[in-house]
Amino acid sequence: MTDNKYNPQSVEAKWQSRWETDKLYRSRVDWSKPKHYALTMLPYPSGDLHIGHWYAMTPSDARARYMRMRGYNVLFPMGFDAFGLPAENAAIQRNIHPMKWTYSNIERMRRQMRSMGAMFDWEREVASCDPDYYKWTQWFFKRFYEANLAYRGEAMVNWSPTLQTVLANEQVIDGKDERTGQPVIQKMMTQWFFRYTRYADEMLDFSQLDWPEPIRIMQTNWIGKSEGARVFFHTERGDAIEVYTTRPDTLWGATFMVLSPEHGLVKKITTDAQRAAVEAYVAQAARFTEIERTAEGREKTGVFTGAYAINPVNEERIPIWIADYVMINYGTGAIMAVPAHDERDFAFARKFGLKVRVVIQPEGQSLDGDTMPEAWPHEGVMVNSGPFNGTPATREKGRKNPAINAVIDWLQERGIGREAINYRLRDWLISRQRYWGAPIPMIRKQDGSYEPVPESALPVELPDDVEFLPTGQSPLQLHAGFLNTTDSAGQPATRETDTMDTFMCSSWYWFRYLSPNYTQGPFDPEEAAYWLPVDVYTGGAEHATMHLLYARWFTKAMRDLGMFEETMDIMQAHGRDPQELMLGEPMLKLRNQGQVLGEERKGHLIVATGNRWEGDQKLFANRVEVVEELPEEHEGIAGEIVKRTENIVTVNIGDGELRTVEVLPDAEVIIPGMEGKARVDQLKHHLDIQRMSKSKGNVVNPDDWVAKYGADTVRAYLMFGFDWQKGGPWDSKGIQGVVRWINDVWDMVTGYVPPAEGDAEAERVAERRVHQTIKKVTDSLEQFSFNTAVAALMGLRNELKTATREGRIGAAAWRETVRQMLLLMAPISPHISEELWAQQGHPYSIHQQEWPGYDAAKAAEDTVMLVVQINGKVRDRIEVPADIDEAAAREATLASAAVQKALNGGQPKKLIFIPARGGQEPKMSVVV
RNA sequence: GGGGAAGUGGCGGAAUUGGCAUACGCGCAUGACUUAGGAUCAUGUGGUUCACACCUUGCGGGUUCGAGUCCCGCCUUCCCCA
Repeated sequence: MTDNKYNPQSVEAKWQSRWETDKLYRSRVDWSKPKHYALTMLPYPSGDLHIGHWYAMTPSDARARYMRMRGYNVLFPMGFDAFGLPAENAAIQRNIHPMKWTYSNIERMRRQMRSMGAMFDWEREVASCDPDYYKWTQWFFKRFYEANLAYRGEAMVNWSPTLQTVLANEQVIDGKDERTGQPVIQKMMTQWFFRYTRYADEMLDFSQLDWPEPIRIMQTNWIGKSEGARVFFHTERGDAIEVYTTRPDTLWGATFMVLSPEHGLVKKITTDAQRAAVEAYVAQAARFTEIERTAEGREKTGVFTGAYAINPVNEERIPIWIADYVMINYGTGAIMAVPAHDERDFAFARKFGLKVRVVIQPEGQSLDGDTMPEAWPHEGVMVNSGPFNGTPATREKGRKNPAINAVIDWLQERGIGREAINYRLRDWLISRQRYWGAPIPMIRKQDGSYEPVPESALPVELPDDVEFLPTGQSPLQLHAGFLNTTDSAGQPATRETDTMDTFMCSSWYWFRYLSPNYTQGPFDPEEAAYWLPVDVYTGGAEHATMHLLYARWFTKAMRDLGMFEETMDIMQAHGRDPQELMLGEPMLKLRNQGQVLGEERKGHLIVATGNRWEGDQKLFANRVEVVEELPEEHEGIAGEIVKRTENIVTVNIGDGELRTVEVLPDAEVIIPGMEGKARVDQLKHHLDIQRMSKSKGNVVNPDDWVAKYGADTVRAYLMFGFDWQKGGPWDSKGIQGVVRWINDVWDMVTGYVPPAEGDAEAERVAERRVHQTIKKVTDSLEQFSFNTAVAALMGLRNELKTATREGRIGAAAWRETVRQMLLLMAPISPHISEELWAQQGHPYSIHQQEWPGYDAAKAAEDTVMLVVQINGKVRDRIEVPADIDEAAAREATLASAAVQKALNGGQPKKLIFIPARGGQEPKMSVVV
């Protein structure tokens, strides 16, 4: 046995290379088999694969492998979402071209990914920064532009006046550029948009999707559909101001109006007397981000414009203010303020002493606008509302509310307003003032109008010879060769220098996997007809609203532009219903995994001594000793290290009380087990369970663990140690259980010599256990419960280990038992399963075998324990035949001594029989 | 403030439709083998108790023969939105 010890490194290397040579995971269209398109989110090539990638990908791989063994022809591709800011930052900071940086990272990550032993079909790999890829990203843009789904519009951007560049939201922290600390202002700029709201309604329909409920709720909230009315107000001088309101029933309570500081009318209507104040306020508002401006509970600010509007329902003259809590890009950028029935308007009115008029009187209360302490945004009866006095207003929204319903009709009859639906969702701003993205394929003509680059000229390639400025400004704006071109009429023109949002690249990548080298279009309809749509998509829940909504929008737009026509024809020619494609949904089933967090680690316990103190809080130590246990008496400071920065150590001396120790340069540092004098930086501090990050020093490097235990063990541990959908802290000790399991399997299969003839009863027990395991593993993998799948296999191991000790299973039965066990393990730990499969003399490859069939008869127990409950408490267990019927169970129950004792000679009030089902044992509930 | 998810041993976590709570694993304890053990093997391990027995799924109620699971009210944590 010593000459056949489990050596994961050699086993894994051997099979990975064999699989690659044999193209075992090459997936090809085969209409004779059912297809399964399993997709897992593609990574950003940041440089190193981390444990989170393993956590996301290897369980998904296990399930893809399982589906393959179930007889599906499985497509499980991988690629790289390769455009984006980090590459550009690397270029600026370290003077490496983004392309070089990105491709070397991809190279490295691809190599690391191969060590997972996943069934990725690498011949389908895509990288979104490849011109062969972004040619089609640009092609999509062009098609959307031509279909009027792309347009130029105004948007508020984070503008750095010092850098003269636009920043992404995540680059702005506290109103400053997170990299340079320079101030950032809000500014309107003309940008490219997609008509995202076009599909808002359709994207609210999840009826055909198997997606997690929380994701559906988040998307619904994100889209934020509201019903109400648009109402037309006018200034005294006749300028129209349109407002959107969800509460037209409160129109009579509109005692002032508020415009967003960016509203187009502000300049025009402001009176001379107010001009200075208004201009100052507009400038001030630009300094806050939208999130800050709309934060609830924030002190309201605003300025009167000096102008008045006429409320169209009652001809009342009301003042027009500007305030930053009104956003230009929501609704119309102007609101009618109804302070009595809206909290923000109320806070504003009270602050500036504006009139508050109650128009919805709640039942049993008598609100007074002058004295009410807070707004009443709920139901009641309409008052002070002209013809509508007495109309009940409910809590219902839109037309379902009788008050809103009646007012909308009335407004429409009079031409003052009309019913309207509004979405919180804004159109999708895709312009980025960046180099490392797909250039927007548009040409700006001399007259300022735009035309698309002709299809034959795609892709518009990024020039290589660019210089990256420390300002972060896009080098495309300064690159004459890129910039200057001619339009379709041969006139000099300039190129658009904005590139596309990287979400655009990741909104269609699963189509490119179908045929990464196809040149006639983004995807080959022959491939698409077979593989589409994606059957299972796995990835992090952090993409709930952005990526997944973009992906849905994109697919719907593609459908409506006829991009699936040919694909559907081919589907039909093969007798497949194209209905799934007509849905315009990219992924039918979605599952999210959680996140692996850093491991909790105790800090070193130390006793620090020294002569010099600063107060009694801080010690300058000339001796620090790490101890097993804190001594009861000591000089100096003793406790657990919670933090260390250079030579300053923070120590928890108990109950969270902290002391500081400054370790002097020549101090003696003693760490047991370490030869001689240790260094200060070898002292370990306490680590909480938290997200992994380099700065916290709690990053788990999968390569290290693979080197130590092998990929199969790391895969199995990631599946076993967590609730996959939830995630949790890494546990470097917990992996031991998986190490033992894998080793046990190896030793059992390679080392156990069964007798030629076995004992029929023992063999029956093993067979039963195998079939019970088949059921558990199958069900678990179906439901993405990877932890219970591994647990079931460990349970089988326990049973078989006992059996090998007893030596009662014969050679033939043992071989069959092992065969089935290896098949069940194959998706989870593909290498060791393949190796042992080969050692057992079975034909290559285990991954092309059929999944073991579950036989309920073989899994069934002969006898079971009848659980007897008396008044709900378990009081007895009686061994009975597994197929016991109710009458027999009653008889057995009544014969039980425990029941007899409880009955004390009397009769039970009630006997409730719960038959055995789903692996559970039968129960009898006795009510005394 | 609104929405969502979750709270089960020392720890990670199991538990179809309400039906033996704590599967599987870590850790721990005892023993065996060993020059040694951070290897391996065996046994045990929710709590209180000598035991019988009782208690136990964040807290408090309720429905039910029976509640981790359903209902009502709280508390705590995390995530998203504002």
